[in-house]
Amino acid sequence: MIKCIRCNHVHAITKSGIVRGKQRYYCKDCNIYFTLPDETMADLKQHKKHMTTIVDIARALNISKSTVSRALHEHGDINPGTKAAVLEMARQLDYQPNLLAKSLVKSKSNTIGIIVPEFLTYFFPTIIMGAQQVAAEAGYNVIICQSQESYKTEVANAHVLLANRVDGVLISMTRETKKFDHFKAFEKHGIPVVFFNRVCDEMDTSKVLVNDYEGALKAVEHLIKNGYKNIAHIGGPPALLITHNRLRGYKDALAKYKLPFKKELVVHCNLSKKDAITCAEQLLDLKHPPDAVFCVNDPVAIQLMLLAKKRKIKIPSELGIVGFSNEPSGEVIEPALTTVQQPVADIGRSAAGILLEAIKKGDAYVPEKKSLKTTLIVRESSKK
Amino acid sequence: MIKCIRCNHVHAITKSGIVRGKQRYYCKDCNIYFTLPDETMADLKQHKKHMTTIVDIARALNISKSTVSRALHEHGDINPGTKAAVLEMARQLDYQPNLLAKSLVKSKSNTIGIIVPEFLTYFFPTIIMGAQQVAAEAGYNVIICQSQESYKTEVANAHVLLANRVDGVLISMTRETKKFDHFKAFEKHGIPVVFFNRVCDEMDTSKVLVNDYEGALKAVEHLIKNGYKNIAHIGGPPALLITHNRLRGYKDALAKYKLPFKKELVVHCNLSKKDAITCAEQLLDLKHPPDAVFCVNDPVAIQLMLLAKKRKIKIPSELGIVGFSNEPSGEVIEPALTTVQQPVADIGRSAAGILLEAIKKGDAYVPEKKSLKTTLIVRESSKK
DNA sequence: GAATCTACCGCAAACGATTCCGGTAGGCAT
DNA sequence: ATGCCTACCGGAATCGTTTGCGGTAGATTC
Repeated sequence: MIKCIRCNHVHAITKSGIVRGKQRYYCKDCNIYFTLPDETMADLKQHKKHMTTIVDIARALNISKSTVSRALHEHGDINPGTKAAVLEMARQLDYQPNLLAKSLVKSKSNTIGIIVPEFLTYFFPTIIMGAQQVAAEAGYNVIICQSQESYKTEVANAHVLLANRVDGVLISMTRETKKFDHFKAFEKHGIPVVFFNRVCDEMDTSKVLVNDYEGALKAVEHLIKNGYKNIAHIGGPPALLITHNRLRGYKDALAKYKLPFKKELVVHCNLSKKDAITCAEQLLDLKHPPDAVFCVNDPVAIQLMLLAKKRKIKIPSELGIVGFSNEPSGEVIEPALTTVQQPVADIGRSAAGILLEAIKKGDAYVPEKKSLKTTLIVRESSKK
Repeated sequence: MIKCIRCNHVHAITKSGIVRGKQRYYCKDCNIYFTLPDETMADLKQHKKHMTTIVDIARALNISKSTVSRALHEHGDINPGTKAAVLEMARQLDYQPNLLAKSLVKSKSNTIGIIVPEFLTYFFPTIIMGAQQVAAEAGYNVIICQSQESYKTEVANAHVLLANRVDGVLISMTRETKKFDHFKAFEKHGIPVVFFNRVCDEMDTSKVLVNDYEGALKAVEHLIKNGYKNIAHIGGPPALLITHNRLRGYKDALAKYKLPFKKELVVHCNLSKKDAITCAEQLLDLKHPPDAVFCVNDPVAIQLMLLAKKRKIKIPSELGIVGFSNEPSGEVIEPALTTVQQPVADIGRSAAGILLEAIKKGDAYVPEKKSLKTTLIVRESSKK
């Protein structure tokens, strides 16, 4: 028989529907509704792997949790004795603070987010690892997001980071990003943003990039000084800023030495291996083929080199080649590839450093633009 | 004059010390202590960049936050009308759920941790990126830790992950890890662990590794079949499992074809560039130098190749070379390097997949050992 | 000896969710 | 008209912290 949970009587009980699969009862005397508690989960509790909290410590020492909290931090209002006791008990109980709870009350997650377009090349992973190192040293975690060069995913990524309440964000945009509301949302909530590599001109935030222009200028200048006269350029996709900057460096170097700029000597490559070969063929098939090529990056330069070798074109005597990015392959190919080295991991480190600074300074922070220097690494592929 | 905050009288007030920099008062009539609230922070509140919460939505619609929560999820007890209204208001107010709060109450952070020894080579970053992709697809974030090949940092890493209440962990141990309490702590709290690459035999958890033995066997067998008879091996540091497995493959291949195992033909390299050169010299300086070398990885193979070329030793006719890991450089060096390809990103993907499965299954999960296959990529460096 | 001060400590309110439990209005059957 | 049922909603506890504020015992001062 069902007894009322309040008056313990039986006579006034009627059924009153089923709620969430459980029979509910009604006691007319007490005018209350109730369901019977099920006992089946008592043993579940036993099995639960409990992590010790400050309450556990407090109970063990018979003090309040506030005191425990104070003992665990730098706080004046604490007796050295109790502090020691708490610390010892924390050690004994193997206490690990719940950073989630801490983040919640402090409104600070000690986490930064990173949005990058892809992981295909070694480029972005290297940047991320650089950023991660700096972040870790400062006690920050990192959440990584890939936009896959898609605007929609990028917006979704931004939401994820917002939902995780990151303290700051590092961004390298997709090629197709033209609207920036999802980035501005960060600013609106006072979350600092640092762009790197693929920066957003429309936003007044910190930016880190390598001096592509200067690197390209140095590269082409080097070719010119080595006696090459008909210098071509395999550029990147037009949508990218690096493409423009490196192209500009190429043009300015020609102009500086009064060499003519010939439109047919510039081709654009989408950076895929296949397209790189196509571009290389296009240049070598010209009626007046170039005697040197400055390539937007090393993989493209290497494809060009392989093609030239296949066609028995002598490098560097008949064709000088300079790449960009200093990938390991360039070092072992023959002849070794002259290239422009960009400090990839430094991009990540710098960006993370600036971001952490911004987080620390809060509203007082003033955006900063950093341009990292490139170095020309001269090897055999460009010595006529 | 100071008025009591309760009785508003002035006569019974006396000073009573200074607490946290503020003057405290005592009212004899009411027998209470009090400090004066400072007004200076009223404007601070205005400036705060508030993110909308379910309470904001509830207030806007004049309903309770329970209802909002129900509307935002799959829950039966909700009127379709109110649900729509909540969803619309959430959109208008640009609501982003606070995952920290959610994690706290659900005791589930939707985050997995990864501990790796280093980021120096492309190896671990690639694995991490593979794992990250799988995790992201399942809505999980990833916290990355570097142990820097140090046991102490590894222990610290484990604490960080524990403190962040990760739902699972991916681990590749340091060379010097001999005690495993910091790993067992995860198990104790029911947090699943998957080892990869550098696994811990002492723990009964899932493990993912590549079949180094089989890869090495195939590589050396290939050399033998190509007519090489005096095959050497540059191995890795003795502390690593891969070193043993690859060495074992080397030995077994020799045995299989009844070739003698010569002790002087095996040298161990710590994998640094410098030591690789030393090892290469050691082999080439032998009275009876080998006619082929199976190297523990590609970078070592390449150093050997460069040295051989410097000494005018013809590859592959006088010296056959096989590497391990298929790095990009091997493809462009001349002659192109024969190598054993290991599915690096797959290690990360597999490990993450298994881990997510373990998280989902909870206690019902049974540890699983996965051995990923290698592929021999035959290029010119081994064709006698 | 009374007033005041100092050094600690505890209470309780946040933080932003989820979720159990009970309450209530209106519909339907008796 | 009475009772029961369903559909829906609100209250309140909970997760593990931090922290402002008030309280108290003992020391110090006048």
